[in-house]
Amino acid sequence: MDHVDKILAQWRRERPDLDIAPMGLIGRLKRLTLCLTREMDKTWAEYGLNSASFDVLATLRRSGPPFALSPGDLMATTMVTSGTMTNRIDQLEKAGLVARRKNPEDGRGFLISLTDKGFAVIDAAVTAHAQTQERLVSDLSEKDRKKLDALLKIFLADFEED
Amino acid sequence: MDHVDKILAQWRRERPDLDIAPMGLIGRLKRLTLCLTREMDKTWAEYGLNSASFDVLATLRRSGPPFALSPGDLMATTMVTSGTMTNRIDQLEKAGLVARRKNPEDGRGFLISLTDKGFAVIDAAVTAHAQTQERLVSDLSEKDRKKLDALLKIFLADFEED
DNA sequence: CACAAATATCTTGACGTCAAGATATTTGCG
DNA sequence: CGCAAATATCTTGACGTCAAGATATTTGTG
Repeated sequence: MDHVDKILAQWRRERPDLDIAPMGLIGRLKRLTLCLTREMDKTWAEYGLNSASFDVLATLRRSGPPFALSPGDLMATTMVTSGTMTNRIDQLEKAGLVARRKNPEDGRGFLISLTDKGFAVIDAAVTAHAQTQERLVSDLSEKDRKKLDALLKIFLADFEED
Repeated sequence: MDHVDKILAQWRRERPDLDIAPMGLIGRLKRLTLCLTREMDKTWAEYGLNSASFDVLATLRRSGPPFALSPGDLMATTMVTSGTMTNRIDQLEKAGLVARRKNPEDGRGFLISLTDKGFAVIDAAVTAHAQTQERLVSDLSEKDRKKLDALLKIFLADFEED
């Protein structure tokens, strides 16, 4: 009888006409994600980052040399709007973690690249982040992790069709 | 090879020293939740609501008669801070969906109750919401839904210890 | 009964996000 | 070649959230 179960019991009593099984599943997904995100936030904060800035720096870092992508590439990967990405890049540029220069091959666009400082920060932060994530899943058995991951992959596939 | 797999492959190439299995699991959780939330937002918008206002109205509705709770109760259920809850209640009060009155039994506190209009709105919205949720999980087999829900419940339990 | 500590809620200021629209550049078609 | 449509990004304004601190009331202790 966890928190979500209590919510479902209330709905069953008040609105027995509703099919609330999907609500339980989605409710747990949402609540779990919130708990995990808040824990990961703490690690990012240790490096002066947050979810948004980590997201951008990590995307640049894992893209490999020359550690540079267009705002459009970053938007597609991170699922945010153009205004959001502009703001994220502005903040990171101010902090000296990325550099923004015109794309020599397309006058409409820009290239965002990691600075040396940005590279150092994200490399340290992602190391700590991976440790935090390992801790967050540590109560789950290896078998359960794999089953859960497989099911999430199936579920997510429904939303990633192009 | 979904979106998350591509991210993991990049990390493996750039940072083979990291154990990134947990990142895959958590990444899929986060991404899936974002997709689901954005779809549910559309249903809420049809009733002039959003995630925040639906959350409060639904909590009051399923609590049963007299459909009234304190801000503190609402905060505990919805996992937001006091400032956030004050703002949510302000908006709902302006819209005429809830009423805020002093708690006759505790001068420090208030009681937030559904108005008739608020009751009508949330009852219609939650019906549509349940249908949307059913649609969102409809591509998943009944068996997979149950397995996924069970695993999420185990996982979530790690974070709900008091 | 007085007063410190706990409690319940609100206020303030900063930040991240989005939708809609603006601007600049490139592409494709006649 | 010239111009409309498509593209890439930025700007603006509004909103939801949080952390930290303020205010008011109640509780517990001596």
